[in-house]
Amino acid sequence: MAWMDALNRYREHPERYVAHGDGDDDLPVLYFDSDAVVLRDMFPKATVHLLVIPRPAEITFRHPAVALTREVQDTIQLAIQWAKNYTFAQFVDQFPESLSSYDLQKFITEFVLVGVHSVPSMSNMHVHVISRDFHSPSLKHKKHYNSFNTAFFVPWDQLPLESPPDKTQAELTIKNTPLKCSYCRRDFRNKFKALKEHLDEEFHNHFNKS
Amino acid sequence: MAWMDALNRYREHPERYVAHGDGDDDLPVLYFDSDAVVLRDMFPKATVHLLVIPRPAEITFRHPAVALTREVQDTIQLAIQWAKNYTFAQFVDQFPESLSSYDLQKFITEFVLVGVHSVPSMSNMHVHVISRDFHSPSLKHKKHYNSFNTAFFVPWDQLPLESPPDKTQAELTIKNTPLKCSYCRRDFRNKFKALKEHLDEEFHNHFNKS
DNA sequence: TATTCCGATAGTGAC
DNA sequence: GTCACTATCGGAATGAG
Ligand SMILES: Nc1ncnc2c1ncn2[C@@H]1O[C@H](COP(=O)(O)O)[C@@H](O)[C@H]1O
Ligand SMILES: Nc1ncnc2c1ncn2[C@@H]1O[C@H](COP(=O)(O)O)[C@@H](O)[C@H]1O
Ligand SMILES: [Zn+2]
Ligand SMILES: [Zn+2]
Repeated sequence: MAWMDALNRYREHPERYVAHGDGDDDLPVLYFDSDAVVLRDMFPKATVHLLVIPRPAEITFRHPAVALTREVQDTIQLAIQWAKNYTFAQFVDQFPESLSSYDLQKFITEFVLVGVHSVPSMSNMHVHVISRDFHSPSLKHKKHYNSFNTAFFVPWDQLPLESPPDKTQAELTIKNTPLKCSYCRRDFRNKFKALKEHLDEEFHNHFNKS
Repeated sequence: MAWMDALNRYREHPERYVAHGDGDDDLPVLYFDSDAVVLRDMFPKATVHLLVIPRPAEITFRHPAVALTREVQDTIQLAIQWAKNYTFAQFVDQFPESLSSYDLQKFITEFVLVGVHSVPSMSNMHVHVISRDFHSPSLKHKKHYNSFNTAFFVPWDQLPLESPPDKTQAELTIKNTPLKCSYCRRDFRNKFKALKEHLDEEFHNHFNKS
């Protein structure tokens, strides 16, 4: 199933996919070293949504929730930090006025999520680094949103888990947890459209270019 | 709720709504006497779909499954028979070649359903007389189809029942019974669109104007 | 808990 | 199980000398 393996090319040959930085290319790789690759998620679920892919073939197909031991985490820590800094830089660039009240640490702590999905779909191990606005046209349904806003999302600091999460239980968590605004926790039950409109309001209240 | 009472005008004043028979009027009443009115269903679920409405005010709001006693049935029997004959005549008129293998009795027995819904929505008591092709643009979802093709439909010959059917049970029957072709019993599970396409094929295999 | 397309299911409003 | 509109939920395909 080829779509599952779409991330592998970036792991094996990141140098072939390096973004030019001229703004109108669609090459995704932003950073790489011998241990990890940082790239733009092709279907970003927020204003900034990056993937950090560990490169070693021996671990790429293991479950991230158990394979991301402290030792493995250490090997990609530089890439993770690069991604977090990049996220902040993107917001500073796009919304300089709104970001004046944040410093790097405060912004990252309060507004950047780092972690993995309980049940990934893509075969190659990857870590999500994503801004918590969830303001994006690619965020299209409840599963997208709840995969980052429920226990389905396993934060970096809680890794590794002792055993891989149960798939059925994880599915129920996604399906049955009511949608809650990531800013104010307001409960939208299963009203995804209403949540989207509210997230749009929240975003424009928090960030603007003027 | 006015929509529930839409049939009442035909019960009270059938003479105001008599079809001209010139083909391009939308007046629905085809026959009436002092006991009953026969009219075209406004949203026909098959090629011919008629309603027979008993006229007495004393029984019009009672549940048809229990109020259509043998005595009441007798009073509208003429109208019922008129509707069955009309259904046959319509098919003979539209598909003379295809109908040559049928006589009136065979056609009515095999291809005309007469009965009531376990849980009617329209307030005024009415009996459905409908051809079993279910080939109509107004047949738009599973509920429409299963309301004539499951135990939700109570045939004329089984009336009256001892007590009104349980609403919840009737709803489950509609929802959970798989869709089966009324001609060949083929099972379409919950695939309504596929059933529609198959019914279209069946119809054109059984009936054509050439 | 990949995307996309399509269709089935469900809630609402109707004066 | 009135209709018509919207939105949510759900399965299937996704490849291709
Ligand atoms: N071809 C692709 N290139 C880059 N990212 C992708 C591609 N296909 C899917 N994705 C993203 O990969 C992520 C996989 O998430 P998951 O497997 O659930 O942890 C999702 O956020 C997708 O948007
Ligand atoms: N205004 C109307 N005039 C004639 N028939 C109608 C009207 N509104 C609904 N119907 C039909 O009345 C029938 C009522 O079905 P039921 O109450 O389920 O037995 C349905 O077949 C509708 O298509
Ligand atoms: Zn909010
Ligand atoms: Zn069939």
